[in-house]
Amino acid sequence: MDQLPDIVPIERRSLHDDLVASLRQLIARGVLAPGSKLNEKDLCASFNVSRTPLREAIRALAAEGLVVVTPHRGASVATVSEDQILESFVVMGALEGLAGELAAPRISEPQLAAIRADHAAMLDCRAAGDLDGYYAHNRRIHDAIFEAADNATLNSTRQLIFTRIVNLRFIARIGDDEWSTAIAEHEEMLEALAERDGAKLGAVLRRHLDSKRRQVAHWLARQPLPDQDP
Amino acid sequence: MDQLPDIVPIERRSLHDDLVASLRQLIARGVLAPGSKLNEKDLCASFNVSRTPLREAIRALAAEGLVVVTPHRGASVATVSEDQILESFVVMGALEGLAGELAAPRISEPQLAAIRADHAAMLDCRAAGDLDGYYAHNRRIHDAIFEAADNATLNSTRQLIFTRIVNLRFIARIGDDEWSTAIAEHEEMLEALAERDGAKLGAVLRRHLDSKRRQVAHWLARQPLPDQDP
DNA sequence: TCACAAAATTATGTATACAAAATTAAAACG
DNA sequence: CGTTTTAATTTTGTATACATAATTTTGTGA
Repeated sequence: MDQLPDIVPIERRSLHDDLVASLRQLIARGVLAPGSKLNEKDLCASFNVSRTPLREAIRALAAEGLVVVTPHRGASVATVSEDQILESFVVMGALEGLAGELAAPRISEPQLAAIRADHAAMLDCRAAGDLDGYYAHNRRIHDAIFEAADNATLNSTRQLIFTRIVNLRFIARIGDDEWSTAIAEHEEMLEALAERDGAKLGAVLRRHLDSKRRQVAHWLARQPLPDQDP
Repeated sequence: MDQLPDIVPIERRSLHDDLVASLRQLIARGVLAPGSKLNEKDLCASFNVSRTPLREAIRALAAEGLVVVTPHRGASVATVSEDQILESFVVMGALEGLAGELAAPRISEPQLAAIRADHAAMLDCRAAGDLDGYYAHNRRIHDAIFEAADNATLNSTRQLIFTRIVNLRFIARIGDDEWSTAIAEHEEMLEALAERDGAKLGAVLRRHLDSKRRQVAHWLARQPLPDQDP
C-alpha cells in the first residue's frame, strides 16, 4: 500500500531526546555552570529516571562538545576558554558569510518581509533600551537568513557551534556606538537582500561577525571570564 | 603542590572511546553500509561487551549524525542523499576558504616544507596513476593547511562534516582533465602559501572545493548512489 | 493460495545489581 | 598540629534482568 499523502508521521518524543533537551537547556541557562560536575545520582533523582537513559543523554551531549567526560571521574559541563570563544566567532563568520551568499538569491518575498518586520521591531527595542528584545529579534533575523540559505548541513553546523558558546550569554552591556554599528550593518543586510545580491550580503555578514568578534574580544580583555568551578 | 612540568598525562583510553572509534571505522569503511541496521545483540557479541556501553557509543555516533536512532526500532547507519553530499561540499568550501585565509599568514617554514613534499609525492602518484596514493597525499596537504590555521573549532567542525560523507568514498574514477585541474589548483595553493597571501589561498581553496563539488555532481548525475538498504 | 489474525519470537528501552575506581573520612605516625 | 596511611563511602563503569514495543512465524478462514 502506498503511503497516503498529507499524513504527517506522529512525532514520538523519546525519553532520550527529552533528557538531552532538558540537560542542554540547563546548561544553556547556566543552571549547570561551565565546569560543574554532573552527578548521576542527583540528576537521576531530579529527572526521576534511572542511570541508563541519563548516561546515554550525557554521552550524546559529550559528542556535541557541551559536556566533557573523564574516565572514572564522570561528566562535567564543558568549559569554554576565551580563545575558544573568539575562534568560534571566526568560524561563525565564515558560516554566516556563506549563508548570506546562499540566502540572497534564494529568499522569498514572505521571508524577506518577515526579516523586515523583525528589523523594525529590533529598532523599537533599541529605542526602548530593551536589550533582551533586541537580541531576540536579532537572533530571528539571523535564523531567517540561514533558513533562506536552505542548506541543512550549514544549519546544523551553525547550531552546533552556537550551542557551545551561548551558555555564556555575555552579561556585558553592549556599548552605544557598538549598538549603532550593529544596526548600520543590519541596514546593509536588508539592502543586500532586497537587491538579491549574495556577494554583498555575504560580505556584510562577514564584516558583521568580525565586529561582534572584536566587541567580544574587547569585553573579555576588560572583564575576563569568571572562574569555571570544577 | 604545583604540577611538575614535562609530565604528560597518561592517555587512558576508555571502552566507550574504543567502541565509538571502532564503529566509526566500520561505518567509514563501508562494512556497515548506509541504511543498514545496527543490531545490538550481534554487535555486543562481536565486541564482546554488554549492551550498556554499546548503546552509549551508538548514542554518541547518533549525536554526530553518523547513525540514526528511531524510537523502539533501533539504530541504523545514516544514509546520505545526493543533496546532502553537495550541500556538504558547499559548507566545506567556506571552511577550507577560511582555513586558507588563516593558514597562509601563520604557516611555518617546516609546515610549508612538509606540504611541498606531499605535493611532490602527489605528483609522482599522479604520474604513476596511483589514485589511492594521490588521495592520501592530497588529504595530508589539506590536513596541514587546517593544522596551520590553528583554530580548534574550525578543525573539529571540518572533521565532523568530513566524517559524515567519507563513508562513501567515491568509487568514481577521477577524469584526466579533472585531475589536471586539481593539480593546477594545488600549484596555486603552494604559490599563495609561499607568498603568505591569505586572501589568495582562501580564494583558491574555495574555487578548488567548488571544482570538486561540480565533479561530484557530475559523477552523481551519471551514476546515482546505490540503494541504501534498510 | 491469499488475506488476515493470533501467537511466538526477537529487539529495544529502562531499571537494577554488582565490580572497580575515585573520593572522602578516619586513624596512625612523626 | 600536619602529614601520610588506611579504611569507609561514594561514584562511576559494566553486566544483567525485566517490561514493552516491533517483528516474524504460525495458524485460520475464505
